[in-house]
Amino acid sequence: MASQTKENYLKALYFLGRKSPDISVKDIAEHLDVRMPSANHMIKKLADEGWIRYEKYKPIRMTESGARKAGLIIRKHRLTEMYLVEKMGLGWEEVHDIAEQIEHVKSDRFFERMDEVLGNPSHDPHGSPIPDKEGVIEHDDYVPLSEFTSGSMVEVKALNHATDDFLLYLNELSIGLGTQIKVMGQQSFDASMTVSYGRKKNINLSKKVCDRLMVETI
Amino acid sequence: MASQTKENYLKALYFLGRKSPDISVKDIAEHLDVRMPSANHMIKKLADEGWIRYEKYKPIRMTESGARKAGLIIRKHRLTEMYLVEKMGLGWEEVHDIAEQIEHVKSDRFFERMDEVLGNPSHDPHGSPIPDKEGVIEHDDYVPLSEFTSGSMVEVKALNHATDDFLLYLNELSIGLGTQIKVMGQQSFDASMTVSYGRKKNINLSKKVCDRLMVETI
DNA sequence: ATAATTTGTTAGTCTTGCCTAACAATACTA
DNA sequence: TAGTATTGTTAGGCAAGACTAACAAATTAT
Repeated sequence: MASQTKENYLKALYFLGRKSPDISVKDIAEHLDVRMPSANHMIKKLADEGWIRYEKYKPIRMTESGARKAGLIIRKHRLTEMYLVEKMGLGWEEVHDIAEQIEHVKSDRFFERMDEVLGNPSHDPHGSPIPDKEGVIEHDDYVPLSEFTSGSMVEVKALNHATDDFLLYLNELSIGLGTQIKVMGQQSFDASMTVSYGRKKNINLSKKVCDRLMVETI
Repeated sequence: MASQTKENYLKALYFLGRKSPDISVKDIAEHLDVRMPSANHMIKKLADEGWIRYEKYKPIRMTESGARKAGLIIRKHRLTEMYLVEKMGLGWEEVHDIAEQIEHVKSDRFFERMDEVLGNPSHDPHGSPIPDKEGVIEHDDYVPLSEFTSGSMVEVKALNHATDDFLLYLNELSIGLGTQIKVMGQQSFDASMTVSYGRKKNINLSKKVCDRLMVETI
């Protein structure tokens, strides 16, 4: 079976392949914080095992089975995150690193129980969809807050690049999934937005933040 | 810090050191299912790191810090087992392998929450004591059922060598922790015992089983 | 006390997964 | 189109942790 290292490569491949299906060795190396020769070497192995298609100097693509395989790992990761938040009372900013470790646990029963205890959740604590038992991901079509204009009423449904520091910042702002936001205005100068939500009025959110808040019109 | 492999060696060392404080390379190798040179090699490293005391051809002993370190790993293992049984509804015969993996998770918060959610349990699902936060184990003085004689009334408090097949057998017998057993008789021929408990009357238990059932007089 | 067996050690090899250095191909830019 | 920069590849090494083969010490048995 796949080692933890290989599982991590598959995840990286999956995420990179989502942006554009053609994946470069450089991006893989960067994503995993290894040097290109290391990535190159591993890629050959993964190709041998049928998870990706690879030819020298050509862009890399995942195979169907590779994508499903990656989906199953991501499923375990997201189920775990959900479990840690919902059942163990951990904060959404502290579960990623733990899930990163637990996702590699070899035990179908364990993740099955998790899924059942949670009532077959469809999304993780950051709003990302949880792949099904076949490893297939149902993609949501939320839109970044930054694309809305004055007067819009939206609800936060997911986060784009949920790093710990971003999540902590959202905690400070009291913004979470489900927060309903009214767009009050936007500054053409720096593309920041003025918004109101809950009992917060006319809060300024930077472009960077608005890009990462994935919302839906109410 | 210690790799998973090293953590497993420390656990093995701890368990072997409990029987008699002098530990042999051979026993370590057997316990971990590796060859002696592998164990020998690792032992030198662990000695370098101060977890054990080692001199060529001399028996090995754990240091104080080694024992505490091992205690902390065992704590994580047993907390996890307890959690899996109590909170996730897994059977006591299926949690060992999972705990074996989760015990290596690097996150104090995670195990802290586990402990809290469980209400600071003192024992795991097989009746083994859970080491405290310093890695110190409080040893119980339960006695094997095999040492009792006709007429004794005892309660099952822990299991000695809780392998999966043994646990499954106990499930069939409907024996668990807390089961109250009356000793009806014993066969000098094969040292098996006749016992009654619950609505089971005059059940015959082999020596092997009676040796592994750790009990306390009621 | 010597021989035989068991246990411990050393030396050298293998696999995984990382690295650097050097070179090759592709892509960008003047 | 040539020249430079970027990306990809090969070769060779290193560390961890396993292995076998061979030898050494300690123990047990004769």
